[in-house]
Amino acid sequence: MSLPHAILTALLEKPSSGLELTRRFDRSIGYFWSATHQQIYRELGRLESDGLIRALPSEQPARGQKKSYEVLPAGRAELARWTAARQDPKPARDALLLRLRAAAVVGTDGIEADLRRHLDLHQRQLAEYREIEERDFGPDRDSAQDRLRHLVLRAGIDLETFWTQWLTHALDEFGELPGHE
Amino acid sequence: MSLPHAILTALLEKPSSGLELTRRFDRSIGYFWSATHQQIYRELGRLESDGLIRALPSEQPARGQKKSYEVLPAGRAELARWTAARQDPKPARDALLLRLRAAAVVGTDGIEADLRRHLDLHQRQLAEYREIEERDFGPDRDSAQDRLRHLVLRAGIDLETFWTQWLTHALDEFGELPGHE
DNA sequence: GTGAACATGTAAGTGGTTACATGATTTG
DNA sequence: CAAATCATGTAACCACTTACATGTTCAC
Repeated sequence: MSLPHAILTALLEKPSSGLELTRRFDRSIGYFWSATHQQIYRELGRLESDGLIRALPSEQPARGQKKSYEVLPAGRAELARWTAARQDPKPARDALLLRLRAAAVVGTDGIEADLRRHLDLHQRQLAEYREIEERDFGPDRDSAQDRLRHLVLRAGIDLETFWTQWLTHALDEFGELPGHE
Repeated sequence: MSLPHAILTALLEKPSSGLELTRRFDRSIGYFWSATHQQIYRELGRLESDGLIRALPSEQPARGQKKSYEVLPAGRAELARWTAARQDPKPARDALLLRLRAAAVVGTDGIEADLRRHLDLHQRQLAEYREIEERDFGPDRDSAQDRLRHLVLRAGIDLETFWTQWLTHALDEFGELPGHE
């Protein structure tokens, strides 16, 4: 039950239309909570009928016409409630680690190329995060808002750093495995 | 589409009944691919009707009666195919980071306690992984299978290490935030 | 023989994915 | 005016979650 809260957060940062939200879910917010435009439109409809957001006036609500939304007080209250609420971490699901465990049983043929590809993807993501960090967060002390957002970005950077290091180590290990080459 | 492959892997490691699989998905395999017993029974049914596994003979198939399964050659082939196949990483979804981003907008009231709780959970998980490492993987060189499994465990250890460090850093940051105490 | 634990399931609901539909606006 | 792009949706499907149902075995 996090997508509505992701949308509320995005709308509080800046009132937007469905497509604008979709774009922001392709970078920024989407780095840790992805969503497609179909999900977003469905959820915008629910949030509106629940009275948590409303369409900005002076926009005609028609198909093909841009429709922007803003958060109502009830929406902000719900987001604050959810943010403070105790929530258990949801159980892990990582297909790459599962594949490696499977490879221990059925053999490693073919998996190495995909590990290299994943390494490349994580290196690119890491570079992107670092650019954002340089651009948006200087060495000088920022506002409380900025410090929290920097903290989130740091998690992204450290996670991608972990993956690049682990994948590099894994590929090293493959090089030493019997039957290699 | 990874649950069937997680089950095939588990069954290749050791033929098991549904409940035994459920137990193994609560530790071991479940550390990176969780599943409930409802999911497992449904998937066992599918895998059997697809001809990838079969119920071990000499077991009467009745409700309340234990029913063990083993992997058929077609199942092993499918697992090998899936393991080697190119697969894109699925988009990230991390509620805790989302909550922190929301907290940057609606305020940090109440979230700190849950961060401490998460830190504790990750520290416990890290300790558990380290115990497993000490117990199952010695300093001497292991078999190729063991080295792959150790690699997977290492990912778990490093991930939990990341989270404990990041959460510690986050809580430090909270202590310095204006309006704290 | 009753209760606890073992063991296998069914059913309903939710959230996410994929494929498709449709109108409006801009550009050549 | 045709094509591309912008913008908002609908529908079907699939995986996962939560709650419930039912039979078996074992310990007391």
